[in-house]
Amino acid sequence: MGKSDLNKQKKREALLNTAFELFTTQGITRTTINNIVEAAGVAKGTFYLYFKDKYDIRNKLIAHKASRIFSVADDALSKTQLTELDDRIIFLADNIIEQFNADKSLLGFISKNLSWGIFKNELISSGGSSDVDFYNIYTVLENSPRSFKNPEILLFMIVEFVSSTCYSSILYNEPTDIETLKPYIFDAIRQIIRSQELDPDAYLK
Amino acid sequence: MGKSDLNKQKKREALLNTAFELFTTQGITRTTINNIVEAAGVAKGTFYLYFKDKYDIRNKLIAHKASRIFSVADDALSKTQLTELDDRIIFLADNIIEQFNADKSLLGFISKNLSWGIFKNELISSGGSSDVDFYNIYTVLENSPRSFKNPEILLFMIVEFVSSTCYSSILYNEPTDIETLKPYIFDAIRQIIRSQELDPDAYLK
Amino acid sequence: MGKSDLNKQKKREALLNTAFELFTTQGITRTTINNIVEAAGVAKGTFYLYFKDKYDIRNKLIAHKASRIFSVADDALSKTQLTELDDRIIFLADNIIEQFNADKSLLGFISKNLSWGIFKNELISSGGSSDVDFYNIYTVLENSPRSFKNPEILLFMIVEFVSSTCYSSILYNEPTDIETLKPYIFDAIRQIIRSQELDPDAYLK
Amino acid sequence: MGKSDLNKQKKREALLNTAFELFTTQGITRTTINNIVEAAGVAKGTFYLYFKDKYDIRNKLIAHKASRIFSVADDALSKTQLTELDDRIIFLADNIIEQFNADKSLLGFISKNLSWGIFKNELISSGGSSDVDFYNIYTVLENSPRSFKNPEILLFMIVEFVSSTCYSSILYNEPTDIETLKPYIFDAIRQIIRSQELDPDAYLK
DNA sequence: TATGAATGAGGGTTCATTCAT
DNA sequence: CATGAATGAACCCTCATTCAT
Repeated sequence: MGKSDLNKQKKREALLNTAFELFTTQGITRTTINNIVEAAGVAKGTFYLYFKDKYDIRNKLIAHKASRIFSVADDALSKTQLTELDDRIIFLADNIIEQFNADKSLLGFISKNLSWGIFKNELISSGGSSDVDFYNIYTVLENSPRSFKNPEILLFMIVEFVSSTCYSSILYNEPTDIETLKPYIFDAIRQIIRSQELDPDAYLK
Repeated sequence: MGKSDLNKQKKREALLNTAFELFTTQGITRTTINNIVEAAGVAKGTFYLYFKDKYDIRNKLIAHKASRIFSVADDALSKTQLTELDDRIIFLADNIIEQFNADKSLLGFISKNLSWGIFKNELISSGGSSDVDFYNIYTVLENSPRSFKNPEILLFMIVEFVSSTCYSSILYNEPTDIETLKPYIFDAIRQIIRSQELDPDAYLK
Repeated sequence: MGKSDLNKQKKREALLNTAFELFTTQGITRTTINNIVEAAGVAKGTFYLYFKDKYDIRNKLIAHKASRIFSVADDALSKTQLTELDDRIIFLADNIIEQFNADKSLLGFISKNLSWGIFKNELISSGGSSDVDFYNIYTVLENSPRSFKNPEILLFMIVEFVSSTCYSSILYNEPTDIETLKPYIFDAIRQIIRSQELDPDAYLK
Repeated sequence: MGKSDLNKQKKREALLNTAFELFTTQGITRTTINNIVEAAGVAKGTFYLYFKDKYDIRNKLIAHKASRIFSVADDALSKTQLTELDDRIIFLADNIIEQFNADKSLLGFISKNLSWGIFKNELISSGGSSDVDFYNIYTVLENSPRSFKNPEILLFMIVEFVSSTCYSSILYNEPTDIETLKPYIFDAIRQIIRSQELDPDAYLK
């Protein structure tokens, strides 16, 4: 990679970082391209060399940040000895919740954008991408000795359940703080998994 | 109520109706106050006699529309003979899902705004309001012979779970259409309720 | 007309006058809306209350100014005793040339825009307009006792001939100054008319 | 000519050809230098090695294209046996009209720019230029046995007359299509020539 | 000679808000 | 109460031009 290419990459990253900083602190609507380029220390026109508009940079940020979160959680999981499916999924949920708890602005940003659409898109387009493999997480379910009615729907429900409940709790302490809420969430996850299992008693055997 | 008061009310309602129509069809950001007053047939200045700005009218609409949805569901429930808690909650969920399914733009509008925050706000401020009593729904849980660790958290989790899963399914058919998804959702709800029950076998007795 | 309407008309006219002034001195491309509103002493937004964009105001100006020129020439003609067709047409041409000569910026502005398209448009749309009646000029030919192969084509050729030759002469003195050129132009007009006459000797009878 | 010179010439020509293509299809204002260099396959900076700006390349194109048109017409004339002045001029006019008719975008481009100014400029600067000799056409008049009041003015009037009438007809079919208009134009030319002749009956002798 | 990333002034346009009527 | 003409700050985006490589 030439010196010029390196410089380009640096500019692009400066814009991404600055935009993220502003999006999370001011909100997307209130952040203007002017704000971004000013804070990033580049000229206005430079922004348009790298991104089509504000929504282009937003989408790229969401995908990038969401990727990282799953990647971090997945890496942590691989360092454990957990084998039970319930335990593995709850470990992931807990890790992700903790990441969000540690960086609330990140939660506010990707929060309700972390929908099944992006999830699926990433699963599909993650082919040779350097970004994370959501696929790993998906395979957690597929490779389990236990079998489920519909693994995709199960995963979908868990993701939606966790993200929507922790959003309210972490950001607004509603209906209670996240530490208090966690056991309820984890219990519920175990029950949701059980509700979808073809042989509900399999795990007892 | 005098003739002038009636006229005032009519103007206010024209603005609310028009704003809702435009918000759901064009999106909030793309709807301008100009659009609203033009379609409502009132002068620009008049808008500011009734609302502070675009977000004021939006908030009032969300609360109003969300109220109606719960109210409709609650009314329908009271016409049934259902006594079991599970059945009553699932009846409500089903009714609300169907309302959203029948009016997708409504779902897009209040969508992820139908959070615990608004829920609580309404519970608190519903004092003398002509708008619905979320409280009725809350009491469904309180008055059940079965007892739960924390009824508020239980209700919270169910609301979040239902609203986030049906959003993706109804609007984007992801991960599947709502008819297919429903049984999974309802099963999961039953398990979530069970997970929170103090005496898990109570319902077997 | 109310006081407010009068004020509106004044603003509109201020914009038209200022735009014309700038278009003729700086050229249309180099004139910005900023320039116009600044010089007119109104806010930028006000421009958009009256005109769609720069080209809207330009078109309105061209039609307006072209109308006036024909109107002035026509009025002058009606005050003469000229009866011969050749004489009447040449009187009009001379009058118009003199108007352009007296206001060269006007010539530069409508110059090559004064095409048959606008001519026809005005003929068609001049119904109840307060703007001039190009129709009068057209009827000069129609009502003449002499008859022509195709009066519209004849008029078209004369208009194009006069406007294109006097443009170069008045603005650039090419190939010579307008006073020197005029007799050539008028001779040529007489011959063009004659070339289109069905009975070329009619005027001798 | 060295290899590098050849390469230079190729770049220059690529820019000219691409610019012409874009000017005629998109219009001059809507064509950006970016568009030109991109389509020409050269770097942005390279443009400025050969041309001052967009208007520099436009002027060079107009002169070049106008030259070619006269050159083509002149070549065709030299292959005829026509001796009469009227016939020779009308042959040229017809040939030029047909070239424009065959390539309407070319007409739109040089259209009303094909004025006496460029004509004269070319006459003057055609010294050592590889571009055509307008002078040949000019000498058509000079060398005729018939004599005219002012040959330059005569030629000027014919050029302006033909170019302005055929512009409207070819591009907009106004006031009629070019085939219908032609006889009128040619008749008029003959009369214009006659109007400028010192001994109007010379051609009868 | 050739490149193309970077620039940033300046373009057109929108729209929430005000206030004299 | 109601109006709607006027405002002007702020927006997004373009693009001719430069200059280090």
